[in-house]
Parts: sequence; structure tokens; C-alpha cells
Amino acid sequence: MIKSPTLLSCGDCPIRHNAVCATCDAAELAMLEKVKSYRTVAAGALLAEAGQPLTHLSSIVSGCATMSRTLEDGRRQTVGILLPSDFIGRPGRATSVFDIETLSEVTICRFERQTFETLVASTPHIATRLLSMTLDELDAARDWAVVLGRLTAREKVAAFLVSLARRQAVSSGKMVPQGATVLHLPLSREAMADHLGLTIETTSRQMTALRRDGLIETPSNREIRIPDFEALALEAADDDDGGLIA
Amino acid sequence: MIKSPTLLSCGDCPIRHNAVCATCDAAELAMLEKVKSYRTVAAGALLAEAGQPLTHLSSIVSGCATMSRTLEDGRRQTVGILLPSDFIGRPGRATSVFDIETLSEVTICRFERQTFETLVASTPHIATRLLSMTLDELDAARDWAVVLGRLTAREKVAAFLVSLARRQAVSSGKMVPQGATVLHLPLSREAMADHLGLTIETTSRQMTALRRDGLIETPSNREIRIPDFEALALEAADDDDGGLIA
DNA sequence: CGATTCATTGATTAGTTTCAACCGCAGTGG
DNA sequence: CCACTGCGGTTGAAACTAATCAATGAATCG
Repeated sequence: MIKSPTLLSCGDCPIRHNAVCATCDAAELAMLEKVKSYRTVAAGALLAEAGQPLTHLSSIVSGCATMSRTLEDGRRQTVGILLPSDFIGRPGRATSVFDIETLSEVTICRFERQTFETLVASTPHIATRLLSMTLDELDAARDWAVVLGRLTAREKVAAFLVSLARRQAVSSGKMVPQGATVLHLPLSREAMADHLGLTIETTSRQMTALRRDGLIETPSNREIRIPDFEALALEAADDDDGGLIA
Repeated sequence: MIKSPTLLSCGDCPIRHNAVCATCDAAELAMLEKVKSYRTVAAGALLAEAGQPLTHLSSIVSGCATMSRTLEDGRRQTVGILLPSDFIGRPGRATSVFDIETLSEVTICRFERQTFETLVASTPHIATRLLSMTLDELDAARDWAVVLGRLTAREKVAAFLVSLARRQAVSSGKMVPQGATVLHLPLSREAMADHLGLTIETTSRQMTALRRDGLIETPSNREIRIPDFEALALEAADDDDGGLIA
């Protein structure tokens, strides 16, 4: 399950400019360098479990994971898709509130909780960045509440593809997807359904419907081509214009 | 709409120990005192509008408000119920992402954005407290996603009453509601429905059903008596035990 | 007292879930 | 080599939950 990590210096780190360390200067990076450690985990692993102690805080360096909660009777809701530069764990709380499960092989950059909390307290660059990231996540979580509470199944699926396309566009440099876009789906239909508050079947049907209507093409199950991004965004009913407000 | 504020010193402030200023010392309070101003607004006022500039950040001192978004076609989702000590506005962003609407007469303690952001940068006690509050809100937003995505109408209504009872218990000193509890509903059925992702009619029917089943009593439309809090919590299916993890 | 607003209740409809079957593909072992 | 099995995904039919449409009741306010 846990593979030996590839050594990486912060300067070469792919999430150097997006993660919690984004605004750190050279001296601060040197401190982080001393206390960080990488870990690579196979797909399907539990990085954290609801109610269980979480000894390390970490950033996703590569790969994809979900944050979810499962009710006693088995109903599951995924409350977040974790992609590179996303943060795992909650400073100031010793146990995890959600399950964190890897969807692909995932490499994380981790810090022992106590060490990290000391660092936050003593390094304003990190504290400020953490606050900013947390505020962004809060906005995203509330945006998602609108999707879960008020959109139809078709709109939910469209909204999910649109949000994923936006995140992949951001992390690959170009800020906003436009016109034709190709999208790699890091999730199974089941994981999508868990995030959308739908069943697998409904999710699949809506994917089929979007394909039938020419809004998406599916070269393979995990690849989506969006011929006209704006048209798909329109299906999502969410009047979010891409979050360019900042 | 805007009434003349009652003068109040921070030491006497009802949210002194719960708001963003909770961990400030006397010197820090003195600084806040100089730059704060109170404002009291009638029920039904818009404190902020999605997409519009938000010049002040504030804390709710008394009263109740909702944070919501409305889609072009009129569908509305409330993403948060704001009660005393809750924070309004997002440091680092000049415009509001949501509508903030008062449900009752509301008094807020407000700070000009620039001033507050300077204060956050220079006062670790405020920055830390703000981070901690934001993290709590993030957890709450994600918890609510589970409600919106996976609970039935009956469970949603029960979950809402349970969460409101918990918040009112916390703010009135006792930490956890137990046995028989009386609850003041600051929201109309419509506001409840908007928060639950349901229609007014369904919300009303589920209230009736919970009353029929003896889980709640309704002396008036805005008053709920919960004879057995644990029984109601059980109806909510949400295995949250009250968030005592902190 | 009529008008208005908010809440409840009933009947019907629509959208999503549930139950079930089937397909395509990859891995496995006779 | 190829039937067998397991898994993820798709599709169909029936069941069910919540939404919609419509009417009534209760409370508040000029």
C-alpha cells in the first residue's frame, strides 16, 4: 500500500505555487523542507477515517481522493474532491470528521500535526495562506450546497463536469475553459453519484442524455470531450461565471 | 430601515466570548473599540447581495439572518443560518458571493473592510480566531451537504430542528440539549424549505408528521417543543453526536 | 371587517430511485 | 485457447418520494 517516496525538494514541487506553502519565502521553505515527508499510497486506500485520530496534516501532491461521510445504513455523500494542492486535515482538531479515500495512486506531502500547528502559529505566510485556502473551500462547499439542494439530476451532472473542467483548467495554467475541452474523469460513476447525491443509475442516464444531446462526447468511460464548454455551463443552471471575482 | 445604534462597549457585548474577537486581550479590544460601529437593521433587509461590493465585514450581535443564492429562474438555496457571533463577509474578497437577508431585527458590529484586514494581519489573536471559526463553518457546510444530498424530507426537517436546538443550547450556556427542549424558530416555513432544499408544502407536511408521531409539539408556528431530544436526533439519521470532538 | 400573508392539507404529476437484466472487458484457470 | 467470473457501466420497467397545482384555514393588520 505505502510505496517508498521519491525525494523532492520544495523548489521542484509541482504544487509549490498553489498549496499551503504557496506564499512562503526561501527561509520558510527551508523550515518546511526539514519537517515534511512524502508518502505515496495506492488507489482505494483510506487516508483518514471519520471519528479516528489524524496524526498528520498533508497536501496532495499528485493523484485524486474523495472526502466523504457514510451513514449507518450505507448512504454515502462525498463532500469534496481532493486534487493536487488541496489540503487534508483540520488544524486544531485531533480527529478527522470525514473519510478520505484515494481514487488513484496519491502522493502527499505530510507534516506531523504538532509540528505543523507550531509552524502555523509562527509563520504568518502559512497562516494567511491557510486562511485564504479555507475561505475558498468554504465558498466552494456552499456553492455545492446549491447544487445538491436545488439542481435537477441533469443539471447536477453538468455542474460537476463544469466544475471539474474549471479546476483542471486552473491547475494547468489557462484560467478558464473555453470552446472545446478534454477532461479526464478521476472518478467512477459511483463516486460521481456519491458526490452528486444521486444513484449510479441516474448519473449514468444523465451522462447518456448529455451525450445524446451533443453536450459531451465520451471517447472512453474516463474521458470526456466537451465540444462547447459554454453550452455545458448553461445546462448547469448555476449562474457562477467561473469565480473570477477575486 | 437603519436605526440608531445603542452604544455598547466590547466588555458588555453579548457575543464577546464567541465572535471573532473572542480571544482578544484588553489592548486588542481597545483597538477594535475604536474602529467598530454598530448598526441595527429591520427584518427583511438585504445586508449583502450576491455579486455586489461588500464594504464592511461584521459580526451578528443579535437577531437572525440567512445566507442564500437565487438562480435565474427563482430557485433559492439557503447555505447558512446566521446567528449571534456569526461572521458576515469574506476577508480578501471585495464582493459578496451570497445574499444576506435579515429574518428579524438584526444588530451587527461592523468594520470597514480595509481596516479589518489590516487588523487581521497585525493581530494574531484575531487571525487565529478567524481561521478557527472558518474551519468550523467549513465543517458545518460539509455536514449540511450530507443532509442536502442524502437525507429524506423527514430526516432533513428533523436534522434542521436538531441542529438549531444544538446551536441555541450552545449559545445559552448548556452544551448539549437533552430530554425536553424548547426551541424558538427564527425562520418561516419558506426559509426552512429554502435551507432544506424542499418546497414549503413538503416541509409543512413533515412538520405535521413529526408532530403526529409525537416527536415535536408546536405551541405556536414559531415555537417547537421537543419532548425527547435524543429521539428526534435519531430521526435525523445523521450520526453526528453533537460535535464534541473539539 | 375585508385584505393580506403564512401555513396546512388534498389530489395529481413528475423525477428519481429501486429492482433487475444485460453488456463489454479484463483477468483467470481449466 | 476459451469458457468463466467479476466488475463497472448502461438500460428498462415499476415503485415511490417529493413537487406541483389548487383550495382552505388561521393569524395579522389596516
